Amino acid sequence: MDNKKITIDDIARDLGISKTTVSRAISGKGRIGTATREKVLSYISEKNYRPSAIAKGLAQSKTYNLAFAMPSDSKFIDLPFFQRCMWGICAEGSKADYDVLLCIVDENDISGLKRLADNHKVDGVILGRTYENGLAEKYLFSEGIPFVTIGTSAAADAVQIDNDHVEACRELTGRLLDEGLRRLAVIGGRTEHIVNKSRLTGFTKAHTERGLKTDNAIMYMGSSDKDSVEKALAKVLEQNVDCIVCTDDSVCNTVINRLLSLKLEIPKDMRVASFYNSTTLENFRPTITSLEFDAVGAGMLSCSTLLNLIDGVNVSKKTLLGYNILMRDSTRK
Amino acid sequence: MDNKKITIDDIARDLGISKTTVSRAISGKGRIGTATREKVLSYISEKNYRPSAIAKGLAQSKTYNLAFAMPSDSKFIDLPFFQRCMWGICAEGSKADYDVLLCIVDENDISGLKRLADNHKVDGVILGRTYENGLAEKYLFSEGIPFVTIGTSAAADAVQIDNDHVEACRELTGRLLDEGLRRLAVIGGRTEHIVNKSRLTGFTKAHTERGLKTDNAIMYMGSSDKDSVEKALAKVLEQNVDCIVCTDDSVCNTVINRLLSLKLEIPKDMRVASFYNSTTLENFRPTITSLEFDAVGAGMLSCSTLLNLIDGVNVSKKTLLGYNILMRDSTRK
DNA sequence: CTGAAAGCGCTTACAG
DNA sequence: CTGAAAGCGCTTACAG
Repeated sequence: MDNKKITIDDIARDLGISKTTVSRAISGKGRIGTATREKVLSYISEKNYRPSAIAKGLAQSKTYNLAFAMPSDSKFIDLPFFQRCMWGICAEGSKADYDVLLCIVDENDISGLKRLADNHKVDGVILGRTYENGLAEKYLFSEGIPFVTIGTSAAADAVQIDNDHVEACRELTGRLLDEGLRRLAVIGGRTEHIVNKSRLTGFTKAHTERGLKTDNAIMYMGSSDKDSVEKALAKVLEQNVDCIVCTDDSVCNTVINRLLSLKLEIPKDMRVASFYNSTTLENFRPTITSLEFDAVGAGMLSCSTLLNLIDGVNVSKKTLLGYNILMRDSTRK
Repeated sequence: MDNKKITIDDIARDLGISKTTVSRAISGKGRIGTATREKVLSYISEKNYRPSAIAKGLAQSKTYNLAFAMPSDSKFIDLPFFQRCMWGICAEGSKADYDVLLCIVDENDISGLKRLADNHKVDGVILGRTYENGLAEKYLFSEGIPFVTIGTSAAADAVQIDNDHVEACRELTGRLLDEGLRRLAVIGGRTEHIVNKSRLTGFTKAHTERGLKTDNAIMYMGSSDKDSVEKALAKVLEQNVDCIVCTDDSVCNTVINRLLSLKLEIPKDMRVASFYNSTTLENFRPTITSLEFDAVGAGMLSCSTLLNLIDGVNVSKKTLLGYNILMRDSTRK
């Protein structure tokens, strides 16, 4: 339609008032006559005028942008968790007229995040995953850029939103033990990912509380890809094991399919549980015992927290989110 | 470290030159003495100065931002395809110093996209999925905003990047038919998603070419959720069918698990193929016959194409990308 | 209640 | 090769 972008100057001229007044009518800040405001408002809605967020930002030294840092392995692995977080962040951010800029980060490579931050393109950052080495956190602190982590951070003073993985894993493991499953194997991802460390902590805790010991011979962390998971599974199957606990749905998926191809029936021949749910597991028969978290909610909360942080509102350093335990057929004794 | 953000003015003052000169040293545009340039460059690298992309953008009437519109069902369903596209877009965009802003869109709700565009926050848009009604395309055309679609668009004059779904599905279906599988059922998603329409077209084409007829009694499109897929499957199983073709991995996943829980073996009792691959299907045993596309590549190409479009470079209206056919155990006769 | 003016941090003709 | 000045499209003290 109208190709020319109309500016605040055009409006001021057309209406015979100053752009100060136009600005006030739009922002609602400062005193302004009702009649004048109405006039401006009806004019802009008629002309379909929308102020430039960029210009507004420059004038206010803000960007109205957030960065969401996604782990780079989303290139290869399906990680619906982060997609859902993103969803929550976008939804929550847009309420405050904030938009979200994407970047890909890695345990050892935060160049994507740096670009965004160094170019002054964001007011704050949400870290989608936390690592043992806390590279991103160090950088953001040194630059004085507000940020929130989804997941427990290695940087103690970082503002963190986390699903309570320790508690959740402790409780699920406890339930399995209490149902009489004694020899629990665990196959899981790299403990450089803090979330995996927490899961392991919960797993161990449940044993300790019951005066039981975990057995390192049936615990295989650091299995990030399919091959290493299958190798770990082979080792596990050589031993006396009641149930295999997988730290996430991806590992669990590999384990299940491998068991099936070995003609092992679940739960008759082997029991399986997962510390993270997914639609894939959800479709599976028998149904898989697992933990359920609210990724969208975590995204929303991380966003609203970050916005508070940016605005200088006081926020709590660490918030733990709830979980559901889904006891299902795959762990039936 | 240094909390105060340093600006081009500070540099000019410190170095006793004009900011015009500083700007030229940084951008590389315009004539400038080697000595002067060196002086500026070494100063900014020492002080770790990075110009504000926002201010630069305002001055040039550009944003150096792209929008990537993701389908809203990513809230519920795992859609690794879009995550991978995103990956490609980010990687490609950053080469040209472009960043990507996210928005969630729907078949009937493009308000998220509108916010971004109306606020003048992006130079162009990449549409992650195309719909029959072409709502987003109409809006973008009317606003004169450059855009590229991933997937065939209902708007004929839109610039489109697509995996060649018609050809891919035609070829895979043909192979199944040529191997002697005659009664092919199809269970698939809503044809309001153009990609599903294309898949169906390829499926039908393969039959026609061989003088065969498809049978509507074993074709169930419009099965978007698990329930409807399972219902469709029940109907299919009542009939004489050699193989079930699923339009995507999510449908296929549901079908497989349902078959297993009915104690039907693949491929002995029923054969299965999928028109879209995924890591979930990849893990499955028996291995699943399917199509394989390069989502990261599609993302990269859509981005470079959009950047050309923005720069006024000539681009081809429609680009079709290749595919791989993975003939595997799940369709063995 | 309203406006003139300076400013946000850059770029870019234009002139020298 | 270099600089003064205007401009990108807004906001915000300050004054009236």
